[in-house]
Amino acid sequence: MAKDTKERILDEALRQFSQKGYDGTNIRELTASLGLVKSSMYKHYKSKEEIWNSLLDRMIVYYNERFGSAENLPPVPDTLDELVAMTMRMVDITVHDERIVMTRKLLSIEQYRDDRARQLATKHFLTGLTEMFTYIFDGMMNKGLLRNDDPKMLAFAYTAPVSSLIHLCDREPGKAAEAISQIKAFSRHFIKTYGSDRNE
Amino acid sequence: MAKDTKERILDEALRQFSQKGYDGTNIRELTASLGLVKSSMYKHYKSKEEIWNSLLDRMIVYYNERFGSAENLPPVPDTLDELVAMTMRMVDITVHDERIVMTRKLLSIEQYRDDRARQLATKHFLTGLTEMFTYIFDGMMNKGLLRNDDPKMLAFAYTAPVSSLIHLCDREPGKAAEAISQIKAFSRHFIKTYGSDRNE
DNA sequence: TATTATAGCGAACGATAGGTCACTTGTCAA
DNA sequence: TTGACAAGTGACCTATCGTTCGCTATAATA
Repeated sequence: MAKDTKERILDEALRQFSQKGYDGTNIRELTASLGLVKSSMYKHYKSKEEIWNSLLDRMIVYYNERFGSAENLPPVPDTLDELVAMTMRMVDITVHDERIVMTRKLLSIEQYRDDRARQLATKHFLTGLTEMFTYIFDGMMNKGLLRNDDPKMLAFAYTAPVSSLIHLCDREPGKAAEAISQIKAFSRHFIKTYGSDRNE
Repeated sequence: MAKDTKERILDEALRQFSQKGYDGTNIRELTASLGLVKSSMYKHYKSKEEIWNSLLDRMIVYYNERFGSAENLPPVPDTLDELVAMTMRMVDITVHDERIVMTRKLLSIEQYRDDRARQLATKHFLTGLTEMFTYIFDGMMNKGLLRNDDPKMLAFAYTAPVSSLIHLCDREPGKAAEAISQIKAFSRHFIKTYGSDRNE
């Protein structure tokens, strides 16, 4: 039971931190959302800051489990259309998985206050995706699906616009549907531009 | 003199809000940085929240003065190299102008807490740049510099990666030089990809 | 010169924050 | 059955927050 509450505190902290920021969140409200009084929290964490650090620890573990190992890399698509489809599957997950959305919001909010948040933000928002698609595009070039080019540059040119629209979804959920269809349009435009000639 | 202090309070508020967020900033420190005691602030603003709102007001005015009117649009480049050069000039300004940097940081931090900050964030980070380069690319297509394509799509494909590297500069100033050279590499890659054939 | 508004000051206010502590309850092992 | 420990409670502490108020000094106005 103890561990359960400890995890639930982290879950609720992620929720409230991602809405109101670390400074804007107070322990009384946080614990009240879990049906506890604030002093109970100190049975599990010795301070508010320890919640924050544990939350970052968990985020790092979660990220590494999900994207850290080479085995978790997605399969290299066999067609250009499959690249679009795979992209849209990934976007759907990342935009609708509440925990992932809250994580992005939290990193946006706290990236200038906490050094580990800063590093995680760069990984989540930029380098992580670029590395993944560098691998994918390299594979697709070897398969003759994409014209020969710098796979890293292409990965960056592909993921950065997608990422910026994902941020838009986070910021303005009402525009999510439109943003997602923009991502699809962009992805199709991308394969039209960079797709190998023999596939046209 | 009154108006001077009133402006200086906004300047310092921008500085501290952009580092520590609205909730993380307290009036005592803010006014102390100006050589005042906290109670003096209330001669100029009736509350902390009024500082926040006035700051947003000023940001909106500033943005509209700078990017709002069609007259302020940059001239359409006459060569592809000139597009790269113009981009780098704009990047240099936006990355090194302290006020602009602080404004971006502030919007990143507060975009999920305040509705006007949310709207401004979308404008600053996405739609503003896209609109500007839609105009530029449309002009360049008419001049035969860029191959015929959807100028809006190209503008998005161009500005989003640049924008993501500008965010990187904000987040990790130590990597700014590298990020800026990446922008240049990306810009060159872009004109190689989309430049009209007759210019190669 | 007399008056008045302005800008700054220092003391104090109530509210709320994070955190501590003695105490109770329930569970499980010895 | 008993003892120990984990988990939760409520009262309380101190610090700090935003804010108010009465006072003073200055400078412009009448």
